[in-house]
Amino acid sequence: MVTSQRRERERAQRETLIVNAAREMAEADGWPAVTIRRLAERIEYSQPVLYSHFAGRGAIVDAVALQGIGELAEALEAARAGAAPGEELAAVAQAYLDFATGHPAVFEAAFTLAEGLPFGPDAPDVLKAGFAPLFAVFAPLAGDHDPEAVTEAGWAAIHGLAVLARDGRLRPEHQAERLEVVLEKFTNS
Amino acid sequence: MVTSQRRERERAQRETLIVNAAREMAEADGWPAVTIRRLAERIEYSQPVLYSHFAGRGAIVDAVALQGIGELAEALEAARAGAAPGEELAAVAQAYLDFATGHPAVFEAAFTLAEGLPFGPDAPDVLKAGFAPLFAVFAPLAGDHDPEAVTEAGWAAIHGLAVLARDGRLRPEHQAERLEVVLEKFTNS
DNA sequence: TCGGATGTCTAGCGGTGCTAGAATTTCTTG
DNA sequence: CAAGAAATTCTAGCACCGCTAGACATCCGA
Repeated sequence: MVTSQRRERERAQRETLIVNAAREMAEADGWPAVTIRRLAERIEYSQPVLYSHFAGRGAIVDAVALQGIGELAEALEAARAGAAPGEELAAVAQAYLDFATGHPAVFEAAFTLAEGLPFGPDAPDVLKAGFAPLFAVFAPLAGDHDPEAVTEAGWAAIHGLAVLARDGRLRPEHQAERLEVVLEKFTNS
Repeated sequence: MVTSQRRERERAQRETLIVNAAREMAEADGWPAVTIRRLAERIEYSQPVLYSHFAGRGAIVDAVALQGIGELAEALEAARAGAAPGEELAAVAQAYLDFATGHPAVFEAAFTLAEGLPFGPDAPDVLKAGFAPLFAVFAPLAGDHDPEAVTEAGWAAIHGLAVLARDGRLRPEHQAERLEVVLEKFTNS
C-alpha cells in the first residue's frame, strides 16, 4: 500500500518532466515543433503515456501556460516590491515586457495558445495572483473610475505593447519611448 | 492571344474565390477547420490548384489578413471622417474594437496567424493606410513625444483591449469603462 | 488536323494527434 | 514462493494534415 504513494510521486515527477520538456522544446524551436511524438521520444516513453497525464496536446500547452503565468506573477510582484517609491508602475510594466521578450514561447502559450484555462471569476489562484501586482500599481491611479477597470485598461496597454512588438508591428528603436508614453499618460491625469 | 487575357481574368477571379472561401470558412468554424482539402472541395477544384495560386496554406491566411487589414483601415478612416469634432479618437478606437469582435477570424489572421507579411519600412501600402487614421487621432496628443511613438502606444492600448477581451481575459461588463479609461488617459495629460 | 503547351487531377509521401488492444510488468493473495 | 489479478506500458494503426510528382486532359496556334 505504501508503494502506491511512491507511484503517485513518480507520476507527478514524470508530469513535470513532460511540462518542462514541452517548454524547453517550444522555447528552442517554437510550438509547432512540439509534437507528441518528439515529446515522447524526449522523455523516453511511448506516446500513449502522455495521454495518461494530459487529455491531449492542448492540455500540455495549457500546463506550460499556467506555469508561465505563475512565473510572470512572481516576476511582476518582485518588480513591484523591489522598486523605489513612485517607480512601482514603471518597474512592473518593464518586468511584463521583459518576460514577454525573455520567454516568448511561454508568453505565446499563456496568451495566444492556451484554450482550456478558465479565466473570469473561477480562475485558478495563479491567474489571480498575476493580476494582483498590476492592481497594486494601477488602482491608485483610478480617480473616479472603477479600480479594476483601470487596472484592466492599464494591463491592456502594456500587453498590447508586448504583443505588437513581438510580432514586429512596431519600430524596435522606439520601444522605450512608447513605454514612457503609456506610463506618462496613465500617471498624469 | 486575346484568350490569355480572359484566362488571367479567370485566374484572378478564382484567386479571390479562394480567399473569400477561406475567410468564410474561418469565420464560420475557426481557422483550424480551414484545411487545403476542405478548401479545395469548397471551390470545386483539386488541392494542387490552390498551390498554383498560393505558396501554401500560410499564404492563404496572409491573403485574408491583408484583405482584412485593408477593411480595418477603411473602417477606421470612415469612423474618423464621420465623427463629430473632438470625438475622432473615440470613434476610431470604437471602430477598432468593433472590427475585432465583428470579424474575429480575420482579426486573428491579421494579428496572430499572419507570418509572411512585411511590416516595418517596406510594408505594403495597405498596412500603412491602416496606420494613418490612428496617427491622425493620436499625433495631436503627442506633446513633447515623437508623434509616431505616441500613435504606436495608443494603438497598443486599443489593441491590447481587443485581444485580451477576445480571449476572455477581461470582464465583459466593463468593456465600455475600460475604453473610457484609455481614452481619458490619453486625452487628459 | 495535329503537335505542343497549358492546365488539372489522381495518387501518394511523410507527418500529425490520438487510440484500441496486445504485451509486459508489478502487486496481491493463496 | 508461485500464481492469478491489476495496473502500466507499448506496438500498431486510424483518419487526417500540408504538400508534390507524374499522369491525364484540355486548349491553342500552325
